[in-house]
Amino acid sequence: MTFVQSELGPVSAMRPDQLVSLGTAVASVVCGTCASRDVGLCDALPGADLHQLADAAHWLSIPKGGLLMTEGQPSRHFFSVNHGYAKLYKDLSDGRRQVIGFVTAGQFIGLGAQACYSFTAEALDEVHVCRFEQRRFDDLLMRFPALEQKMLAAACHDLAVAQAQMLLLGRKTALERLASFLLEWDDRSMVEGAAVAMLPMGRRDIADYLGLTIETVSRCLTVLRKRRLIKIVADYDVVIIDHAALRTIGAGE
Amino acid sequence: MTFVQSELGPVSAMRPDQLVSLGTAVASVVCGTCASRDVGLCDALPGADLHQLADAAHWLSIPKGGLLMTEGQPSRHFFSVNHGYAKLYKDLSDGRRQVIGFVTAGQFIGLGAQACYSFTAEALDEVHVCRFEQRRFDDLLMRFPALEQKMLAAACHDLAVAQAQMLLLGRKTALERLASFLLEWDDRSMVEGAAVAMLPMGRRDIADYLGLTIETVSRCLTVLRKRRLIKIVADYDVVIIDHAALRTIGAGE
DNA sequence: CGGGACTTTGAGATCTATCAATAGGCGTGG
DNA sequence: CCACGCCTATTGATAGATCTCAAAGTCCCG
Repeated sequence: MTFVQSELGPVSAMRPDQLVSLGTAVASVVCGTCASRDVGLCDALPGADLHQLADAAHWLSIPKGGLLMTEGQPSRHFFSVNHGYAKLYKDLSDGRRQVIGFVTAGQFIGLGAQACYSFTAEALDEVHVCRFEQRRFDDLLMRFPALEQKMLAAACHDLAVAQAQMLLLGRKTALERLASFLLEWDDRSMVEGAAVAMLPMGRRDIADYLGLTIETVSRCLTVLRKRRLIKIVADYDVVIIDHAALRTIGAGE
Repeated sequence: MTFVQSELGPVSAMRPDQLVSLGTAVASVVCGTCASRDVGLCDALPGADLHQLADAAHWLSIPKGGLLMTEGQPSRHFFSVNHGYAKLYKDLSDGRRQVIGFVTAGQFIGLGAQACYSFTAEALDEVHVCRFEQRRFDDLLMRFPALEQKMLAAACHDLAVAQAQMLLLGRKTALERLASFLLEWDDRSMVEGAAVAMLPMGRRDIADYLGLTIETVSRCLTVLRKRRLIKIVADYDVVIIDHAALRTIGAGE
């Protein structure tokens, strides 16, 4: 495993202690403290083969706002996220933007990329990833069927999620979209043991994800709040009071 | 390979001559005349291994309007389309529908399905498929890495298409959606060597695919026609006169 | 020739976007 | 410590794109 400072981020994005302790680290040292060892790529391989994965990986820290990849650029890397949140989005030339997903620890970015990346990936907070050269990762896929199975499962999951989002974008009302969105993040936060839905993004990103404007997002949150279905603790923290009602709305009934 | 009459279709959906000639066929006979031998599943395996695929496959003919799978039903099968068009869609309880895709020869339906199908698949015309028991197909995936690679590539392709559609549904205007849609089908028809974009679906399905109403679809087609960018030969046949202009509109400029 | 399904066209209603102003939070610098 | 500016979120008023409802036209097929 090699350590590479993000080309995009300031040096301050990586804490000095990390640099020191990891300078000449072997896989066991870094992977041993990696938050996504049990959920990400590494989960697919037995311990004995793990070092082959680690050998091909470059460990990267991307600061908040940094880009992992840019839509239209030649695709050379594949990423496995270990920490933090990233948003994936596509832009139209006049500035309209569609966020196509948010990824976090255990998820992948750039799977099955064509010659060029088809979307941009931007860090919402400090993001840690393992970066692989595409060719080298393809070699690994060839050599380890378990890895390929993991990638297939991940791609199928992402596809199902994308299809659910198509239903949301094509047919749900603004309020229904918001309800669905909050439930999604309530689930995600639940996994992390939180009692509140912690949103790693602001209203602009929510709007771009739901195909709405920030004003409409704000108005719908107000409606849900006034109906006492949610409680807005802070801009980024929402408590869901009535899950059932929210589910009913989100399902479009 | 086993021949199974679709449970959903009338007997008339399968022509008698097919039934006769295929009743006790071996793989070479059926696959030898299969339109998608070079583009679908079979393309992934060398000829020597093809019979293993054929042994696991049930050949099915589904009549127009017949269902291959229903959203919410336990998922037991995986399909490889050999002929015809099918639409995939998700419904909300009040009747709103989102078509999430159209599949034809060489494409797959039901990949990576969870316990239940996450969408319904309906034949737009007479559809021919190879149907596989899920478990048996999983076994094949294990045994043939080339098959798994093919599935991964297919899933990644579908994912990229879905993400492009999310941009369309979330951010494009009705006219932009129509322009994108027509170009998509112009490409598809081009592959088949046609000079016109041949649409295998009516206005209702177009509307449900683009997140619009049939009236809006109709009005936008009229606008494009009056601008002389397209020529509507028949309800299902559209000639694109000005590709460049349509591309400009579809790209959202 | 007639019936039914689908498409097109029109008029008005509705939802969301746009434009505009206010409010709140946060870091910086005086 | 407070004032200021900046950025984001909220709220209000209006505009506009698309939907809804309604009717007429078209095509296919019996």
